[in-house]
Amino acid sequence: MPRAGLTIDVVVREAARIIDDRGAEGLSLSAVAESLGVRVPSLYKHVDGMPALRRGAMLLAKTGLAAALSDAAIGRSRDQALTAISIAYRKWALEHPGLYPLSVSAPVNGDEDDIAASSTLVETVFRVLAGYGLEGDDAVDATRFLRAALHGYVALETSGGFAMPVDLERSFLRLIASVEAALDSWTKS
Amino acid sequence: MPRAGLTIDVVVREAARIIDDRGAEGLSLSAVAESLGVRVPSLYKHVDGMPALRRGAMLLAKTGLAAALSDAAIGRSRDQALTAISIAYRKWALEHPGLYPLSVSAPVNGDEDDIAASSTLVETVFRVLAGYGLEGDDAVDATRFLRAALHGYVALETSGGFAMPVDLERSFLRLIASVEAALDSWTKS
DNA sequence: TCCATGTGGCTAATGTAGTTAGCCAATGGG
DNA sequence: CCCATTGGCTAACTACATTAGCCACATGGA
Repeated sequence: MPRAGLTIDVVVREAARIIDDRGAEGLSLSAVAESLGVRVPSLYKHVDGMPALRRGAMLLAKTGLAAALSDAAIGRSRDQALTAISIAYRKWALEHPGLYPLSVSAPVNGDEDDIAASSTLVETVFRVLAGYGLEGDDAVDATRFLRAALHGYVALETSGGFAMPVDLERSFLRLIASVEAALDSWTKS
Repeated sequence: MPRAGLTIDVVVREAARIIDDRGAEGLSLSAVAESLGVRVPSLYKHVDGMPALRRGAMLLAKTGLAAALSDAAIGRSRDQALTAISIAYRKWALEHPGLYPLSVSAPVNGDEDDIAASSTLVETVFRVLAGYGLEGDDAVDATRFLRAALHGYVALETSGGFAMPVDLERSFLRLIASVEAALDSWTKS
């Protein structure tokens, strides 16, 4: 039996690919094993079963989305930064329709990697809002508003929740504009 | 063997209860059968397996949420109506943390009941926005904005995505206020 | 060069969940 | 009262995750 050259990275990345292809429900050890040309039990030499596979994919989702956002924010501030990260957020989600939902799962208590990845993600959004001069509870409220708008839109869009035949791009740009207007006058509301 | 007096309604309602108790992952035929004091295969006399069970719960979610919203909108218009349905939306979702996610699933092509339930839900939101004098594409964009904000907020809240120890009630009221402000000046944006 | 060792594949077996077939008792309309 | 329908059941099969334990491959030191 020649070696297949698997590593934990290869296995988890294949799992992520399958999730994006067939959705989170479509992930199974059989599917991963078949894709990698290997028998199911062999996977256990690299990952600790199904839960670990899901956790790995979830971490890929959080770090991948966070990287896309911070990349988009480079060299911009206020409305420019907000527009850039919003568009990057939606773009990443559309490119990773299966992985995306994992990126919003609450960090698991005690899982340091998960907590770190989740923090990085929220911090990126939080920092952009710092440019609006928001502090303390105002900043928290605003971050929640922005995250809600972005997550709600892409969650509905990727799950097929927007049925009307009206341009999805345009609706999203108007959403961004509305959020920006709200943030510009945030402390007054 | 005495009869247990099951009907499709009893079975589906039990499934919905389990989903709210243990989450969508916690739903199994075994769990439903045990709760109802019956063996697993007996359920097949009333429901066509697991997919039908999920579908039934999904329909309960869509109709239940829609009923809560239209009830809240009675006798109100514009900002009053919007505040009322927003609060009712969040309230229903918090009371049904397991069922709620099913309410945003895209209607299945060809499933008339599903399409009807989904339409009713969106229509309720859409009608409130009619009070703002929005028509055509403007109304679609605005509906998407409102649905995104509401869904995003409660999805993040119910999944534990808001970690900061800041009042969740207040953040939501500010979100509503921001959405209202945006809708008041929608056609200008 | 060779073999000692650890590692990465494998088969076999077990447990759980969904599903189907087919049996038999309870129910209710003539 | 009888019998057809219905709603429960057991048994058996599938698919999947998991564990135990085997053996070949690859590598590094003698």
